[in-house]
Amino acid sequence: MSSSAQQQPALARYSETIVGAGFKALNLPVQVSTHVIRLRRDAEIYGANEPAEYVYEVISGVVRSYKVLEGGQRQIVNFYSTGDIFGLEFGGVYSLATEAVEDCAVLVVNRHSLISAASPASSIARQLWLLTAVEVDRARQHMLFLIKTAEERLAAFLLLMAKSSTSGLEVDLAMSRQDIADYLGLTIETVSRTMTQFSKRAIIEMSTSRHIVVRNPAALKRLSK
Amino acid sequence: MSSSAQQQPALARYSETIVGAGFKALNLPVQVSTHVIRLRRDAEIYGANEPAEYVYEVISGVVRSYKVLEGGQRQIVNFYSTGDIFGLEFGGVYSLATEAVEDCAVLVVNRHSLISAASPASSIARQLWLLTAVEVDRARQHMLFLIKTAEERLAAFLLLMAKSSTSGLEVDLAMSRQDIADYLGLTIETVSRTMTQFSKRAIIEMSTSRHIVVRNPAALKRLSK
DNA sequence: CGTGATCTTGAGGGAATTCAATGTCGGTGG
DNA sequence: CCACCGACATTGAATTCCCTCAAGATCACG
Repeated sequence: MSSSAQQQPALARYSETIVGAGFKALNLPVQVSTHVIRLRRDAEIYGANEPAEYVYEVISGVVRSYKVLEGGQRQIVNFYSTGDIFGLEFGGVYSLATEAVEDCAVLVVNRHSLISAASPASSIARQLWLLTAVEVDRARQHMLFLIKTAEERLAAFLLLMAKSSTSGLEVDLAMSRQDIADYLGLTIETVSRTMTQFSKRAIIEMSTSRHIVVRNPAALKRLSK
Repeated sequence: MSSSAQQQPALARYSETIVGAGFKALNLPVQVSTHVIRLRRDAEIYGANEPAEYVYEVISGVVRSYKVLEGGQRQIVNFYSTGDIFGLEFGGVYSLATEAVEDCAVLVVNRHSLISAASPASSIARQLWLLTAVEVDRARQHMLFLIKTAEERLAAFLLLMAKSSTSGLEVDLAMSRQDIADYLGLTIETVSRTMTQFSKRAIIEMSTSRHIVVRNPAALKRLSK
């Protein structure tokens, strides 16, 4: 895996403006209505195939988007955290379902008024395009995860989590082992075993199953390839 | 695998206008310069990290986009065939390399002039967004491939090929076993074995390794889940 | 017809899954 | 307060699936 850790090529430079900065960077005109909602853990934000009326930004907490396959298997497509925008659909329908991984606050933006605001000389059209381009990047990144071994996937995942955490090498996982398994395309047992492995090899430290300190980031990086 | 075969939700409806119809549907203004080039099998169209000067449309033949991972492993991200547009980058740099799978003709469109033409009330901005949204769809579809068993991946792949073939159930694979393996995240041996399996079970018929007739599409569909 | 590239087939081994049991944590009620 | 319960996580053993390594077979082309 080239993996999330080192390469975020082309796009990264361009996406700073809005990704992470959220909708603020867009300087939305006043006619675009927004409001904030609060969600409890596991609350559904929208279901797959529902009409896509809104676009969202995570204010606090973590959100997961996923797809349920025939056979009931759940594939988590993305975790979104503070500053991430999700639910932007080109077509009028959400292609994935989303839920709160933990208690969340999200900013809700009316999709229609957002798109309307995009028509004139504003840079909004370009930003809508950018947001979708970011999703392509994420999806391709994720794709590369899935052709790796369990160890490599976990290592890359932990680095990803560590990177987006404020405290560098200390990570509080918002998601359960099952969530991680469904994101990485593994079973919960394999995730657990591999975490234990990392711990035994002193690559990470787990005070609780959700609280991880990365002790040897270099080793993680090596393993993530 | 839910797979490419049955679900192409939201987007499909909206994308008819341009996807498959190619750039014609865009009614490009005259200042957008285009020309056609011909490529031999395995010829490079552009490399990863090169400046993205052009956007392309497949006129005839099949093109592959791919990424080479550390360790030399090649992951094919997409196969593009007639009518498909590829190489549209939001940032100024190609994130993937592309090559001709077989002899090809491709339409070359200047990216800069295309984007310039997108500014006014034209629908081009929207179309650029759409094209990127289509890539998201493809990437997510592909992602779902990769969490499946070898048999499921192959079945889904063959259905995908059959769908885009003119003659319904008769497929002439443009790509080698190695290409298929690199697309599906399998080894060439596993691809070969699984194809032989399908053949022995009378699900497909192989007169040559590249020419496949789907004898039992229902079985393929069942296996692809 | 020979040569290299592509594809197929086989045997063995390794990695992840499945099935099953045990362990841990947080909360709730006695 | 602590005993119990359910959700979540870990561990173990057996099995399955795919990969690796190796050898043939087939095809395309000079």
